[in-house]
Amino acid sequence: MSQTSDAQPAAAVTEIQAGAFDRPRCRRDGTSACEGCGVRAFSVCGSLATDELDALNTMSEKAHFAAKETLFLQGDRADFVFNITSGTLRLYKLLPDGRRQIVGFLLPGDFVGLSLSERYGFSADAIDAVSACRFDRSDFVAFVDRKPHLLRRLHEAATHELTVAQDHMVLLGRRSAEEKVSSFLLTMRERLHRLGASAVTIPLPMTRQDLADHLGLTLETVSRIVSKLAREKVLLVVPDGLRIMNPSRLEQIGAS
Amino acid sequence: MSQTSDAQPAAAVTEIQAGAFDRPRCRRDGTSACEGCGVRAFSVCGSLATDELDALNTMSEKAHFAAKETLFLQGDRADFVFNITSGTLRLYKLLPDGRRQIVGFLLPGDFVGLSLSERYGFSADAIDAVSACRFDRSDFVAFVDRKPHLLRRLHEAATHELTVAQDHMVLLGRRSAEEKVSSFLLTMRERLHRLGASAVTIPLPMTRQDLADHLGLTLETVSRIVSKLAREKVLLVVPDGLRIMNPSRLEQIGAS
DNA sequence: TCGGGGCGTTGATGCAGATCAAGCGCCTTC
DNA sequence: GAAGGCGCTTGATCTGCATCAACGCCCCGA
Repeated sequence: MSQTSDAQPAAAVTEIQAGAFDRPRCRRDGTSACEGCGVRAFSVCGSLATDELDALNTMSEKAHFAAKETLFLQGDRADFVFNITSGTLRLYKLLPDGRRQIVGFLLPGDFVGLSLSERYGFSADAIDAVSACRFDRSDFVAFVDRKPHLLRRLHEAATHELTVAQDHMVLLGRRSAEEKVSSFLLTMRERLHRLGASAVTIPLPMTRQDLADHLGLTLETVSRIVSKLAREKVLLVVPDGLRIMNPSRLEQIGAS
Repeated sequence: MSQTSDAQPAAAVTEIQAGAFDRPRCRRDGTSACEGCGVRAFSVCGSLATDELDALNTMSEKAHFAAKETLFLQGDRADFVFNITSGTLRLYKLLPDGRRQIVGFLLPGDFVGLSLSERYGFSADAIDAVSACRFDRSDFVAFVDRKPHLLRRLHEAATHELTVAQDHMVLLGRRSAEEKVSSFLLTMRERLHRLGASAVTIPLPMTRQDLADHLGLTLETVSRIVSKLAREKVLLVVPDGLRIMNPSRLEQIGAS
């Protein structure tokens, strides 16, 4: 690999590709229906019939958020559930004194509001420009209550999130700084891979501070670890991301 | 409070009390049905009709585990789901080198196996003597698939667990040792309170090492923090537990 | 009755990562 | 094109918690 090709910016995971289930829609109230984008992204919807997907499509609208825009704050009334179609979200909790823990980053295809509950349990910001398929929560809940197989999928998604959360507890409670960073990059690679992205270069639209607040570190420590791994030729720092140069070494450090 | 009364041992949360839904049962195959103990404990079952509870009762058997006995290991085939009726469980994950993260302690009323998936995502040991209501997982899944409102309850339980897990991430990632211990004790108090226990004295059947592996600390640090809080008259160390002497101070330290 | 192991506490010391601080490159704005 | 802000890196120093070590208590089994 030449230096020039190595240094090209990380390709963002821009958008869920249009899929077979997409169907343009017109709605009587004049708002633009989501045109299937969100429902297509909906990993949760695999088992739905076409007419059910249509119903979901008609229920939803496309919503856009600029970088750094806040979608909602912890404790807000949960008026909407979202399905991300492009961009990256950070979900976080704050302590009274301002310390922040980012409980997760959301990528296209991810669902926000799995709990279906009255209030959001965390805050959410757009990191870069974000598009999402937005549903009115009470409509969505009513729909889910009529479709047990969709509920079953949501339940699977929720328990998957729980497993991810427990894995992150291991990382936060029992791993060194170098292991945290390596393990995080491997996790991101895996997620991007599932989204069909190349997964050699990891786009990182979030700041070092965001990474630190996700991994239970400081931004300086994250920066130092990344520099160290770059010095050891495990990573290459490229604009807006990191290229994994020595995957097996990274797996050795970050193995779970 | 006199020293003698302060020093009495922490009362364990021994068992879920018999409730209105309990119904003795006989089963054709001769095994002893769970007699409602688990189903009564089942916070998840609030919306079930009596005949549905009866069906659950008949599906279940009572299981007992001695202190330190392992119920299952991470990755085992998930043959059973459990509902704890007495005792305390630790759920944990191990890193290849033996480091351990306890992802949660389970008390009476708690459910193990919410994910309904093929394999357990963590290991589980009895800390003290544990009784549980045990269901064959595939029977249970089949039952749930016929009862959407039970599935809805399981989903709510799962998303509640997810919220708890996210709160624990904040603790692990962003809180000091003293805050971790204080916050943990307040959480336990709250859980015990919901179980109807006194919640002034927190029974702690788990070891300092268990606490450390839950809080991302070492056993020495846990011990030192407890000693410090006892020295400051915030806590009183009693056999098998801790008595909260100065709740407001504890809340001040451990507030979320 | 003694010995040993599990559990807890406490002290001495070490170190990973936090904190404090400076400087660089790249925007944006005026 | 100067100024300022933001993100990032790197160096110097500090510190909270880990590590290493010793010991006491209790229980249990020989």
